[in-house]
Amino acid sequence: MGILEATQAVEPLSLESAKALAQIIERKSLKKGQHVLYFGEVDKYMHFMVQGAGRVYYEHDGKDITDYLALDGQFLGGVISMFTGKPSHKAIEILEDSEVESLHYPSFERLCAQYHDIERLGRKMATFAFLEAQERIESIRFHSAAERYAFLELKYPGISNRIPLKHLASYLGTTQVSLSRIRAGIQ
Amino acid sequence: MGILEATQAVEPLSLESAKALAQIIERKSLKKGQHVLYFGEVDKYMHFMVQGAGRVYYEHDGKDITDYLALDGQFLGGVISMFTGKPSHKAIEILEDSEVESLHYPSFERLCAQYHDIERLGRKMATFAFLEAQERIESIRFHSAAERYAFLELKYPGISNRIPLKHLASYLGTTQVSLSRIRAGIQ
DNA sequence: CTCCGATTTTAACATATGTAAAAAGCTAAG
DNA sequence: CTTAGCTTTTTACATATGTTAAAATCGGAG
Repeated sequence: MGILEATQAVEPLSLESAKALAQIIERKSLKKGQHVLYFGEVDKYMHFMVQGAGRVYYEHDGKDITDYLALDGQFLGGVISMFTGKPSHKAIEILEDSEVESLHYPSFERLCAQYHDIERLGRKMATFAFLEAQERIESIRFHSAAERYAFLELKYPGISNRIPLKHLASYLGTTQVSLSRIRAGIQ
Repeated sequence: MGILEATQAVEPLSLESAKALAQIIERKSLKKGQHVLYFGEVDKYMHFMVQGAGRVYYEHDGKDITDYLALDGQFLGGVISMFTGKPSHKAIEILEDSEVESLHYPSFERLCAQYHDIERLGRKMATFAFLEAQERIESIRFHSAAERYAFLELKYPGISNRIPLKHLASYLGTTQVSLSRIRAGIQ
């Protein structure tokens, strides 16, 4: 499943709009370890992980922190840079050999102005992104790292076999040692 | 400043659209202690604090947690219920005698379909809301309660004289005792 | 298969933050 | 002015989580 299919589920587009949208989407095969975005670059694309795994990360106090994880069929973003046009302090790394689609955001904004139904799609997607961010805030504020780990495994079965522990730990806002304790059930 | 002025800064509207938008906004004077939204209600409005103070809060493990604070000239929301149409597990309380404006969301969606520029306004506002949520996530993940308190005082000078400490504490994700320690500078 | 490097787990310790409860400080009504 | 009730601060203690470092385990290259 690619961006077009994912967005059609949010807001069905006219044939003309869908065609125009398809023209600003690129697809690439990427190898483990490659980067979709480096620190300091302006992100001009909204990325989508068709098949594989990737992460958004940054440095904080000299530590590598995973901000976001995306597996098969998910958007790989949440990157402020794309909306603000400012250089990103986050980078995007591919964690497995993957298929990735990228939607050119400035072109998308042009299409928004041109087609009302694409503008609506944009509004709905931004709304969904906001709701997801709200849920994440609540999850951070009210659930322990142990609960969030359990939830992650539930939502993405087998994720801990695909993603190194250190990335899971920093994503969950804890340390590798604590996550190891959690897994051991010592609490 | 009301909703119309605040939104015109985000996306200037045609006269006709602005007029249509104005017709779905209500203004009310509310007293300290009153509620704009109760637990279990579906929130049909996007609220805006023209003058005064209010908070979004909920119960968690039997405790009253402030989720969001709004002072003069800010939106008073972030309430998922409005977007999903589901009953809210959050409530909205007025903390000082206030002037509040409320935009009827179902009507707003109707106007979005009718006027392309209102749809664009909706998209931009959702995008801003998402960016703000992202910033909040980073603030929670990477700054101590002490730093967040300092930042809050910086952003809203004098807020600690307007809002009871217990609300500030739960908003910052800490306890009244810890916040008291922070203020005393003991760390 | 064997070895080396990377990942994960375990251990020992330090520390920040929560809990509960008492003390101190404010504010408003009589 | 005095009291009552609420808010804020302080104290003492328990505990969860981070830090550092070492041990164990895993996985791929040769």
